[in-house]
Amino acid sequence: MATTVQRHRPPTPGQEAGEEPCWPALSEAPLRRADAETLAGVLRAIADPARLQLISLIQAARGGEACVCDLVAPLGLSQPTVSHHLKVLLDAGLVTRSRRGSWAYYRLVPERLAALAQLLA
Amino acid sequence: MATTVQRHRPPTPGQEAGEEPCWPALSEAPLRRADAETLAGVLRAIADPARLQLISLIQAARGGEACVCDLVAPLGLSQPTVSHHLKVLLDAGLVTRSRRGSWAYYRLVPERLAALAQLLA
DNA sequence: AGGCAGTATCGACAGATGTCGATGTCTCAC
DNA sequence: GTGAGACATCGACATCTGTCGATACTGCCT
Repeated sequence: MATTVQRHRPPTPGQEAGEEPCWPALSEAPLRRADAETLAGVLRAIADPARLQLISLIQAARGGEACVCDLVAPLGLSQPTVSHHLKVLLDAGLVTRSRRGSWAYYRLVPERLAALAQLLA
Repeated sequence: MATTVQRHRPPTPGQEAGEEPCWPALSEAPLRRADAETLAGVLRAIADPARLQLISLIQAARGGEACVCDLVAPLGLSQPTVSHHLKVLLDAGLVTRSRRGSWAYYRLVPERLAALAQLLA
């Protein structure tokens, strides 16, 4: 018999089955740890001021693409650092790289950004 | 007279004024450093597996709110750590806290998430 | 009043991350 | 071929971040 008070549970009027969430995602209710890790990985790629500026600069660039030499000055960071950030975005699948001559042109992958937005919506 | 070759500029067919970007945001074209910092701050708050799971758990909870004692077990982290993550989300304005009795109930701020989604779209 | 349960804060520590200068690689112009 | 420019990689370093145990704080119940 539960004569003891059991304050370990807050006054929860009912613990039925889970209802449908009111908004579609963040990957449906419980979100397994592995999925959270994956998602966090992509989010971490854009959770940096320099990389956000890079995305913005690439998006605004003529033809939707930009080479490293166009990005170094506006960011005010060294060329190796800019290359590093671009690699992070590349590994996250948020940009693509295409080499033409000596130059490396980076281009956004809008579907990837859109997928992230979808997921938060 | 540009008789020297100037390989410092890639073969860019024209450098007119900036056109309108094809998709609304990431804060409009150039994105100032300060704005990037602010935005990155909020993104960093959700760019963590534990915090993503917290958001998911709170969203799925009965009544759209959950207290710490309901979140510790599912996350498999210590109570102080969970409190820490909740504070990060709180400081980022992504959740609200309301104390009732001994318990602290956390609730999402959907507008904040929606704003982020909007920004990436 | 006293004890206890739920949370928050503190201090410490390991690991991840952003940054740079130096250096390597590749391509183009001469 | 030689030199120079564009980019990537490497190694080092300072800083940030996630995690924990210990502890302090705050309301409830008896």
